Amino acid sequence: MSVSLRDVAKSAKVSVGTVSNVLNRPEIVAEKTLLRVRETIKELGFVPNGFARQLRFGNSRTIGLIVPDVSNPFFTEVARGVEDGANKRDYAVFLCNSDESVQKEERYINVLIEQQVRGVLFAPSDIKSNRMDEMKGRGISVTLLDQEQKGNNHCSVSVDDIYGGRIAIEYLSDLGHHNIAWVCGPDSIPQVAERGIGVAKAAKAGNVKIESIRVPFMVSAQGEEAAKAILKLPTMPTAVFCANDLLALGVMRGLMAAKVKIPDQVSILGYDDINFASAAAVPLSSISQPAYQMGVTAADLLLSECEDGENHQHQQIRFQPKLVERESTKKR
Amino acid sequence: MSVSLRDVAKSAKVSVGTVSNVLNRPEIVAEKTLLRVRETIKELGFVPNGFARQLRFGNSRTIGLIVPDVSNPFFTEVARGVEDGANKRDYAVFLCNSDESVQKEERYINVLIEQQVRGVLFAPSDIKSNRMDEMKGRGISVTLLDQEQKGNNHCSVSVDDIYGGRIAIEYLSDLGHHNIAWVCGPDSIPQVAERGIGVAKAAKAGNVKIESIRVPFMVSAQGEEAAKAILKLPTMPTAVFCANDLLALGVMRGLMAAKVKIPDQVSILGYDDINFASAAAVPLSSISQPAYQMGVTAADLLLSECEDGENHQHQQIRFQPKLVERESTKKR
DNA sequence: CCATTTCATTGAATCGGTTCACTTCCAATA
DNA sequence: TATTGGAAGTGAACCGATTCAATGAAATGG
Repeated sequence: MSVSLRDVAKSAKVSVGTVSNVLNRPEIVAEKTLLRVRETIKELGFVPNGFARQLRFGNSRTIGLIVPDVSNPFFTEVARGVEDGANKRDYAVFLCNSDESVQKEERYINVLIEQQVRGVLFAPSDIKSNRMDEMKGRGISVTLLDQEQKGNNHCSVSVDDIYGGRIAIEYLSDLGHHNIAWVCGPDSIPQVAERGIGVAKAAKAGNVKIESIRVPFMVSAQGEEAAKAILKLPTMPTAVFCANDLLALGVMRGLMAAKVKIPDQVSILGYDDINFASAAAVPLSSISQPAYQMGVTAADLLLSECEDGENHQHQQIRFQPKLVERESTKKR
Repeated sequence: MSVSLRDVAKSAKVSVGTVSNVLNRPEIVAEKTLLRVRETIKELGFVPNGFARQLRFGNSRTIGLIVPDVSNPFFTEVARGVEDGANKRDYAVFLCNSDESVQKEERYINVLIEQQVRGVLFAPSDIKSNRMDEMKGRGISVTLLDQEQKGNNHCSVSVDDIYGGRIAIEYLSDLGHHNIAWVCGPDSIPQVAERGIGVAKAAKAGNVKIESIRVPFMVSAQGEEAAKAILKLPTMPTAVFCANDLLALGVMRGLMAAKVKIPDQVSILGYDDINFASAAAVPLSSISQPAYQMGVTAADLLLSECEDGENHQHQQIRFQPKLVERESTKKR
């Protein structure tokens, strides 16, 4: 069926070793032979079989990327970064969507082990350090994404979520808001918990009253529910800070439906700065995370670990989020 | 480094053939042996090396998915469908983002050939049927996504874009709009061209005046530019139909910034029905495509082609788009 | 008690690219 | 002329799972 290196060798009247050398160390092959073999390769349409090569080497030029939700634009952006970073070094990326299900996560880890990926970029929905150590044991490097590793077993790329929560409240407080609603998901999501800590800290320091509104999922429909809850509060907050942009967009819609003017009556601040934040009818102010760059950095980190081998030093890279001011927030 | 089948065989005091049988045809192995070998496998933490298996078989249990833009929610949704469809049959998906660049597309095709994927789902930014035939020749099945194949060389899953354009204009016309702006990208994008044909047909039939506004990219920033152009038109249209939702959201924002009331003064209709359409401040009416189901269907089609082999009949599956009415469109 | 069938297991050959110890061959030097 | 050195090329062995013809052992039948 498919053309093998041996076929090329026969057709070009050289040995298999020579053909292999043409592919991998052309400098040691005589020019005349080189040209002839290359000609034959083109003629027969030969593409080396990746498996055979990888079987010999024991590893591939692919990495895995496991994200909890591909339909979240934040992770899409991260994925693009990872892809570009990996492509630069001539690696291909297996993108796996765990859908926040530990089961799917496990399955994908198995697939990745079977495919003998060189390394895995892992944004876990739940920390499963046993699997991570297992991969480690099999010679697959693992880098944590969007979550910091406390020990020093892995590299990680994350964002300072406590700081993010803090600057959000400080910013709103500086605008004159002292009665703020904090709309977020369950504390089991590490990012939510940390942002919450930052919120609480800043509130205490700045004499701001925080009203927490917790919803089960961080999607826009839940944001609308949150808006209803906000409207029922005894004293209406003058600003709403949401744990992600999807929630924020939902809240915005819910409040606007109730004829609340954004930002005149209520300011809204989101988190993630997804592309759609600026496309909303009232462009959403948001805490921005360098998603694309996180992806690139993570890929770089992972691949240098793969290539350095033994003498690799694990690194914990932590980005600072920053405020992007648009039209949904306003001085009081 | 890693545990091989031979290690297991030695440790369990059986031959390599028996271990292989335990994995692949456990029914022909004596129960006692079965248990002992399984025990050993668990003990040593043995996971079969996928390459070696695939080298032997000549193909893998993976498929490739090439999309022009992962950050477009439409394709993300398609990808989720593909993933679920493939997982059901125990295949893994290589997600490749061509970024609308033919070059990147080519590169990924090479990677996929090297990885000996079983099949490829291809949403081309440009028809490259030579590569498609090449893959075919190497025993890799190809299914076209979001684009119909005229010949009968491949399966395809697409949506009737002409019909989509037609029902959009018919709907707006029924609402009493007879002066409509059509905001779209370049005609080199097949989807744009076809939707445009539907628009023109329906306009002619319904005595509707269409003002075409063409932008180079189908993103929301370009939608805002389009809004400016709309405001400068000699007679203001009462409705705007956009070739995708990103454009529509941009137009919405641009018009609202100019104090145009949506939908009271101008109705806006999008295309794709991405998740964010309903999350916009004025929830966007849109022509909906069954993105997720397209993905599932495409994966099914591709994998049955892979598994049926010779006696496979190519199929052209074409979905019908449908209108989703929200608040951005209103009777005149 | 031997012949025949059934069942379990074996191990060498295979897939295709890479490697490396080895052979050829030719030119340069003594 | 004999010797050496280096460049170019060779091909068997290897990676690890699978397969299948062959073998061995036990069970059944006459």
